[in-house]
Amino acid sequence: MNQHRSGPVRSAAAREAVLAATTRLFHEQGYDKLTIEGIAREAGVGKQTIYRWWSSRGAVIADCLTEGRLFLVEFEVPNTGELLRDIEHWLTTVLTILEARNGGELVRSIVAAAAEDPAVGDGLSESLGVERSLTARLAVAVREGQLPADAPIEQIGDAIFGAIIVRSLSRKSDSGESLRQLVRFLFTPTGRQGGAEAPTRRT
Amino acid sequence: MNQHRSGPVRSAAAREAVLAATTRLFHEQGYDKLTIEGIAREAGVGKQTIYRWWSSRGAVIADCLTEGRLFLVEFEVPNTGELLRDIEHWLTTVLTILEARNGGELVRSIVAAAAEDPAVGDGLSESLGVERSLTARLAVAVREGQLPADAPIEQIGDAIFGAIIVRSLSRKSDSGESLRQLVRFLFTPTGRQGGAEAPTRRT
Amino acid sequence: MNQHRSGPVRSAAAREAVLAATTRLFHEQGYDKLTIEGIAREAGVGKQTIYRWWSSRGAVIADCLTEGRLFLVEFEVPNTGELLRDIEHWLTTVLTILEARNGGELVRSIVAAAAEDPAVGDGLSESLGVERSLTARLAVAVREGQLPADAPIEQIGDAIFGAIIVRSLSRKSDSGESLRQLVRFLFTPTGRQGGAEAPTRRT
Amino acid sequence: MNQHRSGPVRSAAAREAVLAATTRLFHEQGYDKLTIEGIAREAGVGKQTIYRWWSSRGAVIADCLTEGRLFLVEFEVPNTGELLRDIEHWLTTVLTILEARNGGELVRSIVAAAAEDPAVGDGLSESLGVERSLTARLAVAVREGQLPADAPIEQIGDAIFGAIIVRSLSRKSDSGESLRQLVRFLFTPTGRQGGAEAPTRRT
DNA sequence: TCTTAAGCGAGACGGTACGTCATGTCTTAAA
DNA sequence: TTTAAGACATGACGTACCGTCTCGCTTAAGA
Repeated sequence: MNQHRSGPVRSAAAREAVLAATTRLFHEQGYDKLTIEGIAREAGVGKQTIYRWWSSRGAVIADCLTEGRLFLVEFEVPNTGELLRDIEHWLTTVLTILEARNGGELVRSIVAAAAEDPAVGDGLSESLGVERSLTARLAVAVREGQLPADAPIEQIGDAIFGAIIVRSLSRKSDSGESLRQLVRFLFTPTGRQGGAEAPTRRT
Repeated sequence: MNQHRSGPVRSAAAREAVLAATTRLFHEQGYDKLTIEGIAREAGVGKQTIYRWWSSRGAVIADCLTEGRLFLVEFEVPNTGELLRDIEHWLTTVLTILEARNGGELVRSIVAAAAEDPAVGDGLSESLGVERSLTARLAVAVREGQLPADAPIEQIGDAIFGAIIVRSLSRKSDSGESLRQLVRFLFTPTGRQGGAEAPTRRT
Repeated sequence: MNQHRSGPVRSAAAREAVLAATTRLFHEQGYDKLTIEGIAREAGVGKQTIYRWWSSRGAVIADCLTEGRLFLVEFEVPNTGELLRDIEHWLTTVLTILEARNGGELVRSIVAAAAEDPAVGDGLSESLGVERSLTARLAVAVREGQLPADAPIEQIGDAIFGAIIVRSLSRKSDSGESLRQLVRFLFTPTGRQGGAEAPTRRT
Repeated sequence: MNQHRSGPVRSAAAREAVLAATTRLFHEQGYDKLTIEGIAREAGVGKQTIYRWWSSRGAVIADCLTEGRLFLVEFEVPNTGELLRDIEHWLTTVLTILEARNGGELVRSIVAAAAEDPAVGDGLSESLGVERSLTARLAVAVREGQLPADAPIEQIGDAIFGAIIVRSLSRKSDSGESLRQLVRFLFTPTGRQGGAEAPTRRT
């Protein structure tokens, strides 16, 4: 039924060595210094073995990404019942991790990889727990009435993630205060529609 | 007293040729295919002339960016008095231009450049008119009471721009409907907090 | 019918396939383009099967050589009783065959193989019929008094063969006239010792 | 009058380093172990510098050959007036040098190079002094009547050289006795046709 | 007006990495 | 147990760019 193929099978050891080496080099040197030859050298693997199984260095990174090798923590959004506080907590954690290196180099590297390779782009937002975790928390908020029923929660997640990226690309470093302002604006019940009448309603 | 210097001064023609060639190649092939040697060849210029005046290919791109060579239109946000409609109009225009090429290649190229080079990152959001134009429109909205006085308009701009980037990196193509949902959420007067009773419940 | 059992049954077929494929590729592409992998592919044989039986590509060629697969004709030297005419006839035949390809490529290929691999060198001169046939003819000449009894016939054979090789390596193409001059010098009864006294002795 | 060409000129140092390294490696390891990368490494030169000026490793060897770097001595044929003795002397010298290494490896290497590359073939026989020196000595012999006026001296030179090659390819090692037999046959005044009585017997 | 030093095009240089190919050893599944 | 198929580490191939460094010219300011 299935097409038969004889011969040796893919070496699990080689695959593991490549992904491990890639992760190591990616963290140490960033995406633009990452080379196929460097990975092969570090992994003790032939170049051809990499080319046999991955189409580009981006594809290798994408595999690392989807296996959770690049971000070693789960960016879980807590659920205390108070949306804004939960999101702010999550934001602080995320920023701490992402900027632990040298000023957001990690974000820029992953963005560069995503810009170059479709496969990386696919696993991008999900890998940060944005989709899996942040969106889930927002869904809860919708269910509990903290957000309107028609709130585009996925797009809101993208917007927050996008703001993090933009901030990182601009090399701003304000300890995340500006991002905190953003989420406060987004999730403060008084909403953003201020103006003349809003303040009165707000008091 | 003054440092003596004889000889010719920087050639305006060479500078123009380099920037023009860079713009051309950037649009034709994208950032990752862009090379110093390619620019020099295309511009009919010596490599050293480029290295004399720019520190990297990123710096050349940054110059193109700040001179408005990469995006040939001004992304002006109209002001009809109705904020949401204006933003949606601007969004449609921006997406039309950015995706005219092959599926957001243009955005990804500029993002890659920004991820690699600080100078590009600096001029990034501004170059798209996000800062100059979108933020200005939001400031007007604040003044006119369509947004609360403490709305972090710059961060909102970044969030929208960031959402565009994230969408582009993920290679989604839904004609911008998801982004339109986002701005509708952000700028609809009814706000996003779920219905009439939610605020009361909070107090 | 023979598909029935395991063991060395297939061996003979594999051996034949390898030698046939090698011969084909050698003639089509020359020695330097000849590869083990290419032979295996062409023969429909595993690489290991080749390595099991032969130590190198030179060894495969050597087998082809000793089995007469590389030169499909026998370079028989005729025996009409007239030595010079016989040799010249043989020479013409040999050159016709050897240069039929593209300007002596065949000779150069076999020489390259011989230079690289001892086994090929061993079978070299013999394979062209130099030893078996030319030397035999010279031996007859010695017996019949057309050559002196102590003529080093094997060395003479080597010299003629060597001259062919040198000519081929130098890429000269004079339709063999220069070689014909050589054999005329070697086998003309008047000998090569010209000068004043020799002709007189000759008359 | 002459076409002007700006820009830097070929580096004599790089050229020298390449040829010196090639000569060294050729003697140490033979032609088949000789690689462009090896030469570049040994010479402390970029690979591209080699490819810029030579079309193949054969071309580099050819340059070494024509500059007399591969054979460090001049194979001068003496002229004592006695042809055979002179040639035998030359032959002894040549064989001593050529087989000093490991059993004719040097000859086989140069032959392999010549078989692969036309340029090497061109400079081949000349480089050994066959053309320049041996042929010159034979020409003298013709003038002095030791050889007939119409003796094809160039072909005789090729034949001797070719016999050396064939001997080397066959890995024979008899201290050159067989070759000495050949030249004795060629240059002994009594000629090679079997004595005084043989012709008569033949008629 | 003449000197002179910088800018310019061109491109050679020592390097690094690319993606491909072949080597010789090894492992697997089928016959 | 041999075979074909082919994965593996190794290493050379020839190409493209990197950033630096001459070249020989053109050119403009200062003497």
